[in-house]
Amino acid sequence: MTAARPLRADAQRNRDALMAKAREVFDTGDFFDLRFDDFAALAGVGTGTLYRHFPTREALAEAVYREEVTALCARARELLTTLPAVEALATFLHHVVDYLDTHRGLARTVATLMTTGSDTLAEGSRALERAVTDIVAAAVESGGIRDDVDAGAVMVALHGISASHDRPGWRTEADGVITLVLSGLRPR
Amino acid sequence: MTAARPLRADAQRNRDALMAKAREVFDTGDFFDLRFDDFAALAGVGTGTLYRHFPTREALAEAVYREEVTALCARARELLTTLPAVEALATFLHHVVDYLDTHRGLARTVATLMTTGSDTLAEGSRALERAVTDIVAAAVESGGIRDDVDAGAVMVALHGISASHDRPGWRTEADGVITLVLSGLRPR
DNA sequence: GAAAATATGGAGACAATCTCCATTTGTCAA
DNA sequence: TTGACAAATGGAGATTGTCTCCATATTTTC
Repeated sequence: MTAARPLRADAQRNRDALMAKAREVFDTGDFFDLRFDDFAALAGVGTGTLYRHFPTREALAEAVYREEVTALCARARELLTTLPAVEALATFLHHVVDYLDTHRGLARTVATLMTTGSDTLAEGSRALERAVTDIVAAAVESGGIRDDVDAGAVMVALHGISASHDRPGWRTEADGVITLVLSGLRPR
Repeated sequence: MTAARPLRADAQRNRDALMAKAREVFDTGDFFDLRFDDFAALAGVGTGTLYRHFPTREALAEAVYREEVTALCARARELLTTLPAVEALATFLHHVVDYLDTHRGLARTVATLMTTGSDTLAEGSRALERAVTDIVAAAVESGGIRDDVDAGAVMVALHGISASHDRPGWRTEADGVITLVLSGLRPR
């Protein structure tokens, strides 16, 4: 993929420091409120260094996002090999809700990224979608759910959950949506 | 509500010009990419005038948003008086999808506003929610849908539809979600 | 039609982002 | 080791977008 000759030791150290601090600030939810130059200071590097590693604020957010999505996808694949498809789907959807519940700040970040039309976000979204599509397809195959609704609809529901992370009764409502979707998917 | 002594004639004229131009730019989806000062020029007023009428970019977006939501809510109430509750719910949900379909840019704007934690957006959202809650309550009352899922879940689904406005097969998926929600809501 | 009240617009203050490059740090071959 | 080359650093300052201020213009009122 990227030609990528290995980074020099100090460069790698700085990059790691930036990513680590970014995760930290993400979870507090303040990532997009902070001056970007201040963020550099916070991570203990100069602004020049920050900009060389991540040319924009979004690029940094994307780097963190990408890793998280990769983990989620792996989880989906794992579930599919260990559970019947319909259960795998239910478990995965609840897992995503759990995940967002313990990483509120990241949900906000994703929402912000969405509005920028980021490529990485789109790509990650596609990866996640592939995972969901695979589970849904397996569930349809097994006859456990109806076959006339696209997996995309499930994705849209997940988007909704992620997008409404700041509503007061979020957790309950999110579970409600999952319930609704799962029971809407049952064969007639 | 607002004390509101009537605006001077020229002030009203400028305000209208700003709103009109805002709607126009909204629908192209470029509203948040445009320099705000340039927007003033585009609408044919000085920057000072722009800022006096709308102290922030968001305030202007909100003013447009508020009017749209008011219209949607009115539509909801109207449906409730002319159709059986369950049909009113189905019709309204499809109506919202239609609306977003013909105002793509506005959907993006709403998504952006969401990330700013805007008060007006929250208020509008609550108004919309009240409308949805009323319909859902009426439908539950009539025994047409199950009573163990909160109207909030329906709102989250709507958020999802609005938030995924830029997905390629959006319209189909949006309809899919509505189908899913409506059939998930049927009594067991 | 003159005074008072209200609104205007754009020059410039301010604030955040990003670039540039003289200096430092790491790597590698001899 | 060490010297020489490449890679990376950081922060001063240029650039760019946001917002304020007020001398001037327009509308309203009496």
